[in-house]
Amino acid sequence: MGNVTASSRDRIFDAARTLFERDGFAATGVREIAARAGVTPALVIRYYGSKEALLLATMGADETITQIVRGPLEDLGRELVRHILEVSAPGFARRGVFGALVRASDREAVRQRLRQTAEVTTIGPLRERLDGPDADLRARLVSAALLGLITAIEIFGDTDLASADAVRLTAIYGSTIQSLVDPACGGTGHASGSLPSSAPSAP
Amino acid sequence: MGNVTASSRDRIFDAARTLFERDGFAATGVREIAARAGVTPALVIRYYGSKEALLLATMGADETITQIVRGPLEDLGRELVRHILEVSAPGFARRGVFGALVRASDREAVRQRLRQTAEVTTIGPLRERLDGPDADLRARLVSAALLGLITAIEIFGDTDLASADAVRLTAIYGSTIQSLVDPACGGTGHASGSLPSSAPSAP
DNA sequence: GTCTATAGGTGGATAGAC
DNA sequence: GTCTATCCACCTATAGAC
Repeated sequence: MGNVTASSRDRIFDAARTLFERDGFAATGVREIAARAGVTPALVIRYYGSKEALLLATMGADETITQIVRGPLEDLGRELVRHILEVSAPGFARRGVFGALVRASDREAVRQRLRQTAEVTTIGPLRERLDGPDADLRARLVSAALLGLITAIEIFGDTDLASADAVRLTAIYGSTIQSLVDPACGGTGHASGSLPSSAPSAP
Repeated sequence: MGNVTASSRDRIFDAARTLFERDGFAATGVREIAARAGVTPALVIRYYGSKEALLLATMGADETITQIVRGPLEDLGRELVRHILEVSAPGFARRGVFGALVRASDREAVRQRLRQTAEVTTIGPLRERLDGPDADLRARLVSAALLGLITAIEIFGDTDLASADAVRLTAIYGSTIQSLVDPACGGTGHASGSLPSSAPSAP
């Protein structure tokens, strides 16, 4: 916060972020990070405590999703999909932030970060904006649907999906997600008639 | 194949599968597997070559999804969601097969397995059954949507999603996925009017 | 503030004997 | 077929010099 000098600490930060995103957490050694930053391995630990803590420090949340969720509701699905495709595109600056965390999800601390990030950046803000029944559940499912797209592209490495026509993909999957955003107001193709009434569930 | 005696090899297999699913790949040591199987660590490697090969050997595909995809199309979305919730339920026998692989997705061989499994068990069979334009893309998106749900529950550990009313969740998300299965035949709530005509895209 | 040197501990994998 | 003993690489952390 407010640091003016770009010192070893920052070079370690940058080196770690780059290598975690490119090679993954397990394959990236503290020695590699140190070498790329031009320091010794000991300094990496001294500044950040551990390799895991360094991972969590470098992998920040994507605030753009929150901004989109706070925007107009009519095109929310398409806007979210469009953004996911944008950040998943090869060459994008923050590409791999999500992938690096998921690939390191063997660690409980990483899973907690993923859970918390989804809750804070997407589910929470979205829940408060949704009308109709099951707002919380639908917000979670919007998050899950986005999660699946980004996982298919960045983790599974589905090149057919990544190289698909972004316009068509956005139109199709955006509409799919939009059906979760819009309250099921009868006869729009939703099987909303079979839904039980919106009785609050959790005591 | 055709082995009658349950020998050390099988005990190693069972021990590895249990521990990988419960504790994850990284947290499970070869020594632990060996101890649980009642053999020495050396034998584990001798039989399966490496810990990674043992993971791939134990983590088989879920053939039930393929059976569902080959079933009736009208309720495909709901049936798929219902099945995902079933296998993700605590206490289910195969719980964690998917999660164990994703949590180990730091390794390229594991990612390849995930990609191939999705292609063979879901995307391929589904693509051939879909009518209308963009069958391949829609099949991939159905797979991605399921992926997101299972990832949210098993990787992120969204307990609110896991403990949600299965009937409501199945109805909502099942309909969402069903909208990808059904060809967009105009006026069912889909913004299909904004879709460009099904012109082949890639030059 | 930064570095050298080092030590402990873990874990996968191998060689060769029984 | 199974075991014993061992190798090697790596992460983590500490102590203390410049």
